[in-house]
Amino acid sequence: MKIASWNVNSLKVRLPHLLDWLAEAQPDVVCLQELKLEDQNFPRAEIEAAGYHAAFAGQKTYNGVALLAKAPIGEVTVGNPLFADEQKRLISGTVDGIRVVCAYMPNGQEVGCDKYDYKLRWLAALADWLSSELQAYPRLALCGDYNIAPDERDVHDPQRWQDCILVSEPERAAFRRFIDLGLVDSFRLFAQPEKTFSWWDYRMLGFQKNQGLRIDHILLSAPLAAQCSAAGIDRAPRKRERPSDHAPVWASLTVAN
DNA sequence: ATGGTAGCCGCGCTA
Repeated sequence: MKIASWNVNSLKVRLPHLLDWLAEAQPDVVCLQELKLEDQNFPRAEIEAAGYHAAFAGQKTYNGVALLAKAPIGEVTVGNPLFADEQKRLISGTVDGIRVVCAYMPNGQEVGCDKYDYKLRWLAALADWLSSELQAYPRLALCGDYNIAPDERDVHDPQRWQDCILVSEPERAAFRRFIDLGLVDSFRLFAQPEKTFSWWDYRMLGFQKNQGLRIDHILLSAPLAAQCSAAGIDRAPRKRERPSDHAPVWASLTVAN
């Protein structure tokens, strides 16, 4: 089973890229973030024609998350019962016995501002909820745009990014809480090329200069990590015209489909 | 010095 996550930055604009990538990469489960559209505008027919079931929680202009899967998606829940949130950032479902949690974690904008405080509270509440969710679903994958680069290898220029948003110590501590819950960063289970990133700013030719960060992640609970056979980031869609600023990340599990 | 690009129903905001 191949699980993927992709912040598409407008599903309306990126639908052709998504459909092409589904056909090429053949993921079994896909977590999408930043749909930026309301549920009535979700391209259900196109997604189903591509061979995928879909569960989604959309929103106008900002946020919006979706789960796609070749197999039926059960037990769909939207949001975190421990954190009232108007912003559609979290959707979970069960696919082939695996609990898949799709998250668009807050950006935080700038260290110390109100959105940063919201980010840290949102992350803490997610960890609180996951601690019980993992009891109910030992086979769990936490996938999405974390808006956190976990360590220096995940930053093109750590000095320039020191203490900035996406890398600040409190954000990294929040990431480590997921690790402390027993989740494993699938990407780091395998040797990876240096300076492999998942996001590049649209500005300043960020992608062309590979000035990126690795902020999109697939974390696996121990039973799934033990079955993980490969993981990586697919840069190809980022090279296309009018791309998302994020590339899809993926992990393969040696389980029956 | 406060850039720069993209997507949004927008005339700024968020990333």
